[in-house]
Amino acid sequence: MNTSRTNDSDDPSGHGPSIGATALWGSSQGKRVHLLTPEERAELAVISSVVRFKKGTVLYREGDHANGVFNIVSGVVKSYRTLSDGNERIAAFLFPDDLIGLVEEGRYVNSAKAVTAVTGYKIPVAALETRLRRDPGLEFHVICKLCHELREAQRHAFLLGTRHATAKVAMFLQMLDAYQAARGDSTTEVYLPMSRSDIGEYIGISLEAVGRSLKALVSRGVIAFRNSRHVKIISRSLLEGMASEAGTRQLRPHDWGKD
Amino acid sequence: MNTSRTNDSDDPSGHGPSIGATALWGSSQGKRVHLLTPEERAELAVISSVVRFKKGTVLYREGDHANGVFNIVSGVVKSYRTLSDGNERIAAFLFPDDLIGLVEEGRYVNSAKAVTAVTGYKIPVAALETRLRRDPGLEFHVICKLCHELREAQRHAFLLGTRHATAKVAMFLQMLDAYQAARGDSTTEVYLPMSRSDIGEYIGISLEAVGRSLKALVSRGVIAFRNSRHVKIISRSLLEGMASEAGTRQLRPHDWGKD
DNA sequence: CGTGAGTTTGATACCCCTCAATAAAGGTGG
DNA sequence: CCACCTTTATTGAGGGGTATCAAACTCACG
Repeated sequence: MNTSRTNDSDDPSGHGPSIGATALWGSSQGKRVHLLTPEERAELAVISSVVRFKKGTVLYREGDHANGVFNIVSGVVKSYRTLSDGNERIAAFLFPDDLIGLVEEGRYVNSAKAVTAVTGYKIPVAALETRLRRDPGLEFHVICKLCHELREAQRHAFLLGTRHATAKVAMFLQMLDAYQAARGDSTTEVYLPMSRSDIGEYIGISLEAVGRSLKALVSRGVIAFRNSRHVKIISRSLLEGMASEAGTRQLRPHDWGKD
Repeated sequence: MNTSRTNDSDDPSGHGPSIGATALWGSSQGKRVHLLTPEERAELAVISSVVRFKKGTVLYREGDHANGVFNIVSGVVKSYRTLSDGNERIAAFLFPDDLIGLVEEGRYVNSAKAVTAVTGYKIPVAALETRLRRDPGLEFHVICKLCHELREAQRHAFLLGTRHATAKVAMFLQMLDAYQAARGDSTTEVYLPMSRSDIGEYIGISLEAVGRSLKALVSRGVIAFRNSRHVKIISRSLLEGMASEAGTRQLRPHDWGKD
């Protein structure tokens, strides 16, 4: 693991850890808000190390002794659990300004792997706890972030409860689209950093079903692919319709236009 | 809504709000720990009201202006969202020592309804926030609780990712069993406070499939019913096997014993 | 004893998983 | 830059599990 202390010199990757979330009590119009003040970021930078991971690297495994929480600066991480039969189930995709490293009784609850190349901060738990107990403002910001993660986990569960593959895929695209919009990214195209297999393991269907559902969305004119990882949403209202279970029933062959 | 201020007189329902969770960094051997000190409970009692709800009462609806967080003292609450087609999807069952009332931009994310008769505390958000910012210890305890809820939401998502109805039901029973054990309740029998329909909406299958799966577990000698809401787990290892997807494949008719 | 909600049981259609093979994309080294 | 290999994605056929619809049944409660 390639690490270096952040306080050694000027740090090219930013000015310390950064976390974002939609507002708790105020209104942020769906946008993400940067929770940490410059002072808090600097304070955390002192106790953190910068870390880099190549695509495919495991950050930690479920059950490992938890010695740190990670803050993602760039790249995508998946949090997952491995089943007895070797299959994986993905609990969450983590993006920049996210916190990762959920702990229970001193051990990581999930495993984590870099989906793309990743840079971030590793914050030691011991130092973090003392820092938290000393700074109620920082603590409150962490509470906001945890509420955000809880809402996302519930949204994920909501998605998984859907019974139709196409509706699941549509909701997944909506989530990525909303995430990119909340960050202020370009809204012309959705980027899929993860494989079909990852998507399937996240939304609870086989990777083949992911492909078929995407194809179904294409043939209905809801989306269009530039390549396998770049989708354009042609109609957000149509996508919304596909996501809401009702209009989900696959068209019977005779109902299709040509093709 | 039948409410009364807790500081009017001696309060029969307890000594103020109480929240519980499995330990974050220490070890609690799977048991739930009471997070709040007597002082913190007393402090919160001052700003809270005692509330009671009859079975079936709606505590709040998704999108409502959020004016308070609830702490359950007795009974069971379900947190759910209603779909456009009228169906419900349950995000969580909440039990005593739980916190409920997740907020986003000032509005409740889910609806909440009493599954049984419920008593609890209602804590106004404004007073709570000022209290939190003043008391780092209390804030830290809330962080522990939120981590607990996050883990539970992830467990729920994990359950929902399972493709076999019987495995889902087995996992659900394990969760209820583990919950009762973590509270120190009797471990001889699992009580199901919610309807088959509620279970189905929580684990993502139809209510008929819930019944059929339970029946399958009975016919395999994994569980036994005293009545429709009271189950005895005959073999926890068998139940574990059913929950882990592999041994989930339904027995073919000719494989069955008589019946 | 009647009523209604909750639960069980049954039959059928259909969506998705599984297995298998092909095709495309990405990466590496010559 | 192309050949080669590995990974990822697409496409196809078949069987199985669950949703759905419908009806009988149980139980709590008035």
